[in-house]
Amino acid sequence: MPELPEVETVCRTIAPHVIGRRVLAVTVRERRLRKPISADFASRLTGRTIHAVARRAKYVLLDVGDGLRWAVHLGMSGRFCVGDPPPDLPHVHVLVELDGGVRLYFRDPRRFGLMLLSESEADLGELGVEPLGEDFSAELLWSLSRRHRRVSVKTLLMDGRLIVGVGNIYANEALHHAGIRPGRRCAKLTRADTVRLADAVRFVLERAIASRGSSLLDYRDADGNAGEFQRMLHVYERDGAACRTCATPIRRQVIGGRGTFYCPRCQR
DNA sequence: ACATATTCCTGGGGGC
DNA sequence: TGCCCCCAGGAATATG
Repeated sequence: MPELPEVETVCRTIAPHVIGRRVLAVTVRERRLRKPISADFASRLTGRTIHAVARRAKYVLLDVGDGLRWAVHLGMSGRFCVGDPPPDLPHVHVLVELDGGVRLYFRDPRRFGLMLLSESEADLGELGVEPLGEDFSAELLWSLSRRHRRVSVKTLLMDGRLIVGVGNIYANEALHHAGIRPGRRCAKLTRADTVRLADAVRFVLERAIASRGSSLLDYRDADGNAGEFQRMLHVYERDGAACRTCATPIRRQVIGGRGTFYCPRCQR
C-alpha cells in the first residue's frame, strides 16, 4: 500500500532513468482505472521530454514541459516500474517507451490507481498540507484539531484534504510514537499532544523514506526492490504481538472502517 | 456544514 | 484439493 514514503521512493528510483528522456511511444491497454485514462492521453504525452520528477501527496509527477505534468497514482496495488514486464504478466495497463531504450510500465491489479495529464494541481483533487513541508507544524495540527473536534485523531491524520500522504500504516505508527490512542477525539488533544504528534509524523515518515518504504503485500519501487521499513513497524498489523516498548499485547480496533492498531499501555 | 457510509477492484487467506 | 466468502485499501461520492 503505497503511502508517502513509498511514492517518494518510486520518484527517487525512477528519476535517474527518465530525466532528459523523450517519450517515443505510449500504449494504453486498459483505460479503466479509478478514473478512465483519457482518450488523448497517449497522443498528448508522446513526443514530450521528461524534465523532472517530483512527488505531491501520493502522486508521482513527471514534468513534461509547458506546465503539463504526467501524474501517476498507485492506488493500493499499483506499481510504476522501469524495464519490460514479463510477457504474460497480467494487469499491465500502460507501457511507455523512452529514447535510449528505456521502457516503463504501469501495473495495477485492483485498478485503484490513476494516470492523467495535469495542467494544474486542481486536477489532482483537493490536496492538503505536505507533512514534510514547511506548512506542517504543531500549530497546524492544533488548528485542524479545533476545526474538527468530533473526529478521531487518526481520521484527521488520514484525511487527504487536510494532510496528504499519511495512510493507514503511518497514521498508526505515528500515533504510537506520539503515545496517543487513535480513537481519541480531536477535541481532547492538548497543545502538548499536537507537538508530539507533529514530531512523530515527520519522524516516522523520514525514517520510512530512509528505509525505502514498507513492503507489505506487493509494494516495490521502480527498480523492483522491496522496502525495509515493515521490519521496524511497532503496531501496524501486529495485533496480539508484544509492544516493542512495554511488551503489552497490541490491540486491533476498527476506526473509520480501517484496521487500527495501538498499544493500550503506551497510548492514552 | 459536517460526519460517516458506500463505492470501485482483485488477490489472497480462512473455513469447510 | 478446491471452492466460496470476505477483506484490505485511497479517495470520490452519497447519505445521514
